[in-house]
Amino acid sequence: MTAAMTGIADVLAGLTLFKGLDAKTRGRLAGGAALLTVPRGHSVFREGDPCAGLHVVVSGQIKLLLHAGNGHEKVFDVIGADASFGESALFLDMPYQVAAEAISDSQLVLLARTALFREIAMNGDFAMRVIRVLAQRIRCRTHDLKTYVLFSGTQRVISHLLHEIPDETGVSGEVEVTLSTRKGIIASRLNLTQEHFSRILHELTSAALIEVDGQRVRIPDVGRLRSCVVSQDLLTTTP
Amino acid sequence: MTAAMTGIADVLAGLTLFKGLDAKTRGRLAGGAALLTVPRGHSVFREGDPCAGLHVVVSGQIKLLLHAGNGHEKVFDVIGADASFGESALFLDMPYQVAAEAISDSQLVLLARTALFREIAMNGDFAMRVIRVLAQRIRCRTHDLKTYVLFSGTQRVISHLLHEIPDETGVSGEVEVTLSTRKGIIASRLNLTQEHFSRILHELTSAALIEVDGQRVRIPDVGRLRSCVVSQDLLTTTP
DNA sequence: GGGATGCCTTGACGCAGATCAAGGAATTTT
DNA sequence: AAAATTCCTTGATCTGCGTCAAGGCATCCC
Repeated sequence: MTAAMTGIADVLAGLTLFKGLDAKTRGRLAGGAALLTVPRGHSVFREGDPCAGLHVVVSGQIKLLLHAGNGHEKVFDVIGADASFGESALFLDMPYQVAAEAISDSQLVLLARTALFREIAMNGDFAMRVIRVLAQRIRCRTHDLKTYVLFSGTQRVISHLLHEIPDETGVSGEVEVTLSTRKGIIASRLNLTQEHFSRILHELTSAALIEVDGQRVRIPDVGRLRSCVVSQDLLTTTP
Repeated sequence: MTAAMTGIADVLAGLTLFKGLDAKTRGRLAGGAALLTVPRGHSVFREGDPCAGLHVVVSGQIKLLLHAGNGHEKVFDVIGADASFGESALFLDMPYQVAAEAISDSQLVLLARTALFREIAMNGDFAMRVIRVLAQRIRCRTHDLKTYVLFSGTQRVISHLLHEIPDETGVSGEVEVTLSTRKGIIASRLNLTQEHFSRILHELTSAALIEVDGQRVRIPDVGRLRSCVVSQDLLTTTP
């Protein structure tokens, strides 16, 4: 085992997908794995590229994006530290469906397909971990789809703000969240134009549901905001 | 092994997910599995229900749906024979995100969670099959999301018509497809109202791109239709 | 400091697609 | 075969959101 590989094995130990596996297993996975440094704005892969292996984010942020007809891009998902992306291409051995690009300077691990497949076949516990990651991804996509189909722009923004609250469940009263990335990117993720997103924040501010200061958003009453996701009429119907 | 279980094991042998597994493995999975008969219009489970196991469609059609605020419903996906649904709830042990209801009289197998988990842990080959099913599901959801975000209603309809062609790739010239289900359901799946869907079919007919007769749609020139997905202006720009 | 560049806001306007309403066609039920 | 549903179509109207255009504020770089 080389020094570089030991380094990678250590990095793996810090990622949820590999945490708690025994060192030997991690060593096997580290074989053929590479540590990538991707500067802000650089591409990781493009739509249609063949799949090289499994990318896992160690630090930084990666956006998955689609190219719209007009040359614009639509942000599809933002992947933060400890999460992986490109799984479906990997396991089906098909080209990537989306492109990936670093939003901020990022470090990634790229795990070789063969090492992963071998481990899954040999190690039932690891296979279950992978299955759970995939199931989680399906949940997210389904949730997004739900959100696009059932919610208005305003509802999507509120829903997103609530998701930005760390440990959202059970929180109520006053909270301040910091938007995880630039507003333009969030807008695109929510399938809104930057302009419309801006207007919605303005509208929520007028309704005294939030206060915006750059990246910081104060929510004076989480409960009240939450109730607006269900029936957004609360905005206008002010008795 | 009881007679009923033998019956189920035989049914499993006909499903892609289990085909080619040895009989002993199928016997193990059949233990604790049940064969369900669900008449048209009846519910399989509702959003928020706890997950009972893995549902696989043997025959018939199941729609996954969401309830919109106004009491209407949005069809999220239509599951045909040989496909499974509700995997993410199963593997994450969380409540269902969507409801499931039979569009036509259907037969399902419900596989017990424990038997499945045991098999995955013991059997690397089977684990990989499950992983591929999940990866496939991610692909579909991603594709739908792409379609909603990047395509206009007309493009979504065309794209759907092309997908209805059996063995689509490489086909060109004249084809006739039969819509897989009622138009209202297809409309909803494409995130369109029935009215708008109807108008789009009319518009495509006017452009001589298709001919509609009830559930049958004739496509005189698949290539021409396909080129409209990319730039739908071909509809109006008739020189 | 002063341009240049990237990001966000605000305003005016237009359009794709929803909604409401009413009628026709096809199935199922009796 | 008539009645009742369910499903589909067509028309008129409304609206959420996108597009285009012009500025405001930062931050970066010479």
